[in-house]
Amino acid sequence: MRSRSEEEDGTAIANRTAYPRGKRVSLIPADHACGLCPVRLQTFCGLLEAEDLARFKYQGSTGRLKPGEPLFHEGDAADLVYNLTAGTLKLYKLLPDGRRQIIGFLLPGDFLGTAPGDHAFSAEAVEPAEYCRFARARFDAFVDTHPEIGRELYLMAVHELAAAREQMVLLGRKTAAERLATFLLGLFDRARARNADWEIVRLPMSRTDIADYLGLTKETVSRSFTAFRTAGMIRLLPADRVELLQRGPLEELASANAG
Amino acid sequence: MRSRSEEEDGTAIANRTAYPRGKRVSLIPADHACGLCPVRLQTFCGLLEAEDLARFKYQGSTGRLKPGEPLFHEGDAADLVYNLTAGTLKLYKLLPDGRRQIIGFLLPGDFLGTAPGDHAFSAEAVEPAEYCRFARARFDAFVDTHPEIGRELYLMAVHELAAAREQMVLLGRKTAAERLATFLLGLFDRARARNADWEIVRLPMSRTDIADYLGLTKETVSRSFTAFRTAGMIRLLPADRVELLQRGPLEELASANAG
DNA sequence: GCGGCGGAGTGATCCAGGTCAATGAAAGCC
DNA sequence: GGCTTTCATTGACCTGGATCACTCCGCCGC
Repeated sequence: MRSRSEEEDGTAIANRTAYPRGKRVSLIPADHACGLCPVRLQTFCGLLEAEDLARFKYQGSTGRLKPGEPLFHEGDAADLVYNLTAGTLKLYKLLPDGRRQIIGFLLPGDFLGTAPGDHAFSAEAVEPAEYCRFARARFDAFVDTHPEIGRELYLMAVHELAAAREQMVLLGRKTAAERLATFLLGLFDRARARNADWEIVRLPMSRTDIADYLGLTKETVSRSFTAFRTAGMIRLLPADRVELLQRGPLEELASANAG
Repeated sequence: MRSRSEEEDGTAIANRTAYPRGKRVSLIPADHACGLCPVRLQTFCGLLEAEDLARFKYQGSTGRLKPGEPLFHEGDAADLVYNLTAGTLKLYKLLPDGRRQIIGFLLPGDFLGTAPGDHAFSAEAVEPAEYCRFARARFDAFVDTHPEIGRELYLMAVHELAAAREQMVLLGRKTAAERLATFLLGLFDRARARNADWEIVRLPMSRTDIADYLGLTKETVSRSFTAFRTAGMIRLLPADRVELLQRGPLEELASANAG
C-alpha cells in the first residue's frame, strides 16, 4: 500500500478535502485488527501508537448500514461517536413541513460526532456503509489523555466550519450551474485526496439528494447535468459514475474562491 | 452586576446564542484593567484567575474601528486573534464578480480567530467597534498551558458549526419571509442573552447587509419588513430600532427547528 | 437653513428556477 | 422473465424573488 503522506501538504483547498494534519504513525503489528482498517491513516486513529490503538479499539465496536438506513435522527441523544470506514452517509436537517437540507456527505475516513448534547441533524446511509463506533464518554476520556487527538478534533471542527461557510456562499449567492460545478469539483477533489488522480468518480447519491444539498430541485439538477454533458464538460457513465472531461469550464463556473 | 449563570442552562437554542460554557471566575481586583471590560465574563477571559488574566493581558493590545473600516481581508495572514468588546462586525466572503455572502455578525463578547493559516473571510465594522487583540502565536502558547481555554475554544467552534448548518437550512430551503423572521428572532435572542429581556433591538446593519446575510436582495428585505410591519408583528422605530410586537407569528415563520 | 448624498421604500417588469406532468430507463422481486 | 417500483430526464408552464427605476427621508457639512 502506498503511503498517504502526499495528502499532508494541504494543497487541495476545496470543501472537505485535505487539511493540515498531525503526523501519522504508520507501523503497527500486522495482526492488530486496526491494521486491516482501510481508513486508519486518514483518521485520528493514525495518530495512535500500536499500544494506544489496541486500548482504544477495545472501547469501541463496528457496525454496518443498508442504503437508506438511518444512523441516528436529529434530536437523538448524541452519546456515540463514529468513524466511517466504508460507504457514504448523508447528514441532513428537516423543516417541520418536510423541506430538507443536506448539510454534508461523509466518505470513508470521515469522523462523525463533534457536538455534545443531542444530535442537531440526522445521518443516513446513501449506500451500504460500515463504521467504527465509540461511547462518547469513553471517547472524551480518551481524548483527555491524548491532547494530540484533542488538537486534531479542534482542527477538524475548524475545517468543517470553513467548509460550511463556503457552502453558505454557494447556497446564498451561486446560480444552479455554479452550484453543481462546485459540487462536482469538490467530489473529484475529495476522490483525488483518497485515491489516484482519477477523472472518474461515483455519485452514490440520488439527484434528489444532490438537490437537497445544493438548495435546488431534482429537476434543476438533472437539467444542469444535461447542460454540462451537452457542453462536453462531463460524461455520465453507467453505475452512477461521472467522468470529468474539461476541468477548466467547470472551475470557471465554480469560481472556487474570491480573491 | 448580575451573574450570567442564567445563560448556562442552554435554553436559548437559536443561532449564536448561549452555549454550554465553563464556569466563570467573577472576582478580580478592582484596579485590574480587564475589570472594566464590559464583556470579560462572556468570553474565555472570564475563565482566567486574576493572576493569569494579568499575564494574558500584557500579551495583547486594544484597538477601534470606524464604521465600514476593515479589520482584515480574506486572504490576509491570520496571525492575530480578536475579542470584540464593543460594536458590531460583519464577516463576509466575496465571489470574483462581487457577489457577497455575509457569513455572520459579531457582537460584543464574541471571539474571532478560529482558523489558522490565512483568513477565509473578511471582517469589517458595521458601527464603531472596539476590540482586544493578541498575536496568534502567543495566544496558542497560552492556550497550550490552559487546557480549559482549549476546551472552550473547541466548544465555540462546535457551536459556530451548528449555527452555520442552521444557516445552510435557511439559505437552501427557507422563503424570504422565513429568512427574515429567523434573522430577527435570532437577534432578539442574542440581545436577550446579553441584556435584559428587551423587546426592542437595534439593527446597526444596512438592508443590504441583511440581504447579503440572508441570500436575498435589499428590495426583498425591505418588502418583507413592510409585510411584518403591516401584519403588526414588529414596529420600526427611529435610530435603526425594531420592536417585537408578536413573537408567535414570527416563530411560526422561522420554524426554528424541525422535530 | 440648505443642498447633497446614501440608504430605505415601493412600483413595474423580468426571469431563473420551481412546479406539474409525462415518459423512459434501470433495479428489486417473486 | 415479467411486474412493479423508483429514479432520471424532459417539456410546459408558473411564480417568488431579482432587477430596474424612481421617490422619499434622514443626516451631514457648511
